[in-house]
Amino acid sequence: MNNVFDTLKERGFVQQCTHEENVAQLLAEKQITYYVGFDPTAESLHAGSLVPLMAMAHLQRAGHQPIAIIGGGTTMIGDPSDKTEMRQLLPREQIAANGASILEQLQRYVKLDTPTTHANNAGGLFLDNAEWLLPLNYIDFLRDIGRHFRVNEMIRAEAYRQRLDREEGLSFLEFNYQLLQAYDFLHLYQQYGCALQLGGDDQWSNILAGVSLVRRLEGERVHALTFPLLTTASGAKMGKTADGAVWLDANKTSPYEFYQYWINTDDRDVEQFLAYFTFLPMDEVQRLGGLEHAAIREAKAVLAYEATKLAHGKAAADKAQAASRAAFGGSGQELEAMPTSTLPTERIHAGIPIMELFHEVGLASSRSEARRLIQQGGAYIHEKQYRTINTVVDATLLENNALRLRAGKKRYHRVVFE
RNA sequence: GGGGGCGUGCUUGAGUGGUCAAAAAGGGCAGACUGUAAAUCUGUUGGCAAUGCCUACGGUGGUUCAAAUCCAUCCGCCCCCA
Repeated sequence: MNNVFDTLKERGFVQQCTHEENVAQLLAEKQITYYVGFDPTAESLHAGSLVPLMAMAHLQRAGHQPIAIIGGGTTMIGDPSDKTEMRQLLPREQIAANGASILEQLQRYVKLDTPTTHANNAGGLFLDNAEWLLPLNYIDFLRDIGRHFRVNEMIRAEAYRQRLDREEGLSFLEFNYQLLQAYDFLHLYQQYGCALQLGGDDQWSNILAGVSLVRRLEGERVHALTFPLLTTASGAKMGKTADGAVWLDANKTSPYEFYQYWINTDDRDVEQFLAYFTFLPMDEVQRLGGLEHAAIREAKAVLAYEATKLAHGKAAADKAQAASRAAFGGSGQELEAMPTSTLPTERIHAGIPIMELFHEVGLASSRSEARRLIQQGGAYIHEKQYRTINTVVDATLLENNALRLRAGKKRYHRVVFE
């Protein structure tokens, strides 16, 4: 039987780990409970959260019990690690609403119950740490938990270090983040026997704080495992594009755009991404990753399809793939999955100035940008370039009552008139 | 509590009364070359009814023909001393 730890390691999920042999052994010998925290500051997770999600999924497949924590309590503080400035504090209702939609996204990767749907017995749990953090009493907390933390130790941690060195400084509020995260681990250990916390490598010191808190108070050894922080080969943060994050919410990033994000992966990242973001067996991952030159596009197509299937389901992945092939392969007309807007027919009969059209459908964020796009030769309708800014688009250009616009090489948009 | 300093566009960061929609770099976008990749080169990068107008250098008010630049005040932040 293949040990999950080996699987995680082989696929590149392990950056740092407390006592590797112990963790490997623990995971092999019995079913354990593990947890990962998610940040509810946005209403959706983005591609950057996929590493923890996939790791959780691998562990659950191996029979271990996941707990996903939504940081409803800790978010009220703001994690200082890797943030250049203090995070904006969100109202509680907002955080709760975000948590609810994040749960839906988590469900696509791991099976979870909430405290209220406990009966489902999905084998995993979804909790909000506000539940135990908010009722805490300050004095009690300081006496019971705070006493175990040494400030001189804390400020040596990289996470605080950076903030201390920078001009922005660090507020006392944020300084407490680590204590609360450590307390989460303690709480989960006490309530659910949770023995392992996973997180991004920037969480290492926070996780260790929890490990040592449990050891001091409970005399028990629990474990920490961190994932490497992903940047693409070109140095960009994983899951971010110029337009912002790549979201898992189909309303914020359509499956087509999601698919396109992956297919545009840098050659150098393909193999690693296949290992992280798909469940394909490693020999297949290596085969695809080994493809060279133009052939590596096949690997990117597999990556894009598999990743989209996990996030949005097979039907959406099929559609995205078809639309992508139609747009870039030059064949077929299966374009429904492409970003589409609808305009009233009268508009096209009246004639729409081209600048207005590109701006209105979102291919240009202002009319000036549309103007630039057109002047620089980046505006296409049905693959025909238009360079004159006072062009008026009328009904003679319609194909099946629709226009296919293109901005630059890769951004497509369909406009349907009805 | 005392003293010193800072706040500029997506980011870093110059600018200390007009020549400033604001240097430079990074990032972004477009074009060329390509494989929907990378690298490279070129152009471009506040908005608009566009040889002009509007908005913008933390907020507000003021001085001036003219303010990112000077003054007052407020807000936020940093450093040193207590």
